[in-house]
Amino acid sequence: MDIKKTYSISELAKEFDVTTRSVRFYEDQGLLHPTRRGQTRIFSSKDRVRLKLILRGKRMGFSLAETKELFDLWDETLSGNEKQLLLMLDTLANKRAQLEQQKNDIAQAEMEMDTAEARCREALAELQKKKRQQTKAKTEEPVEQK
Amino acid sequence: MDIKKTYSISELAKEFDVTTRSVRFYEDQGLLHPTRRGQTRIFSSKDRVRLKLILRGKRMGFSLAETKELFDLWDETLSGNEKQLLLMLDTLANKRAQLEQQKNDIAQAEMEMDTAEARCREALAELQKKKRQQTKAKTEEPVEQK
DNA sequence: GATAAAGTTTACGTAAACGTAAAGTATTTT
DNA sequence: AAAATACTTTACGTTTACGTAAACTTTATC
Repeated sequence: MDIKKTYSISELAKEFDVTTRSVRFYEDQGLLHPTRRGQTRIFSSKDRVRLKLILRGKRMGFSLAETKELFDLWDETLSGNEKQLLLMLDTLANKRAQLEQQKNDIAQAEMEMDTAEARCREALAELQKKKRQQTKAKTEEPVEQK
Repeated sequence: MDIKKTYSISELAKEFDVTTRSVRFYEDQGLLHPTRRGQTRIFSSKDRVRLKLILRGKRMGFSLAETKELFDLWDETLSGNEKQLLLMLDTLANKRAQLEQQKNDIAQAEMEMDTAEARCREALAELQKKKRQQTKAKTEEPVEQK
């Protein structure tokens, strides 16, 4: 039960901060299926959800083709065909493995960023110490040049 | 202290399952810096580590340009310039935020895959039930046609 | 009724990340 | 020495995911 039932292309584009060009491209690639009033596209809340999924997929490094494959598989499971259901389960398992790999990668990266950050802070602390010593030297003997 | 000190292009390519073309491309883009013996590339273990980081970056959805930026920034921090150090810390903070977003995305995706999988299994269970009923009907009255 | 605003199609252009082929060099093996 | 193997450079081709411009229609506004 979404707030609204239909959306114009620019409404969607604005909401998700993409260009209308991108939205049309996603339709072209078979990821969105707006109806038409005349020649104008009318997007349903299902399309809106899918757009959200497309963009999240992109952030996770999924290609449009991969996302489309998931969409299509999911649609076909609704037909209740056993073979399709099994195929969907298999695909889901694969995606899960992929996400596991990504989680490992991220955890590794975070650890390395921790040590990198620590070294930066150490180096900065060193610089600060030197600065303080210089300042100290100046305030203790400010008359020397005179 | 890695096992070996230097690597040929095909050794690296084989180890990380990429083409030599890719490795050369990464050098071309300034991500790797092999030395030369004649005109042949000789990769150090530092290059090897970087190749590993490049590939992990790709799995996390990083572009080569992004990865290169991190490499370059890190190299410059070693010069101990304060401005560079602060810039590095800032960049690290941004990357962290990016990874947080990805973790959220992955968690969301996993939840949705859970419910998708559950629905598939339900649908399959339904199919199995129907099958069993058909089988039952046949075994109980196998003589009917006679 | 003119004009602006939002929509459309068509089509060429572009950046990223390689693939692929051609043609040559250097070394090693038979 | 001939052939196979591994490396090189040069350069054009390809896919993905759009950007950008041109030319046109429909709807809303002054």
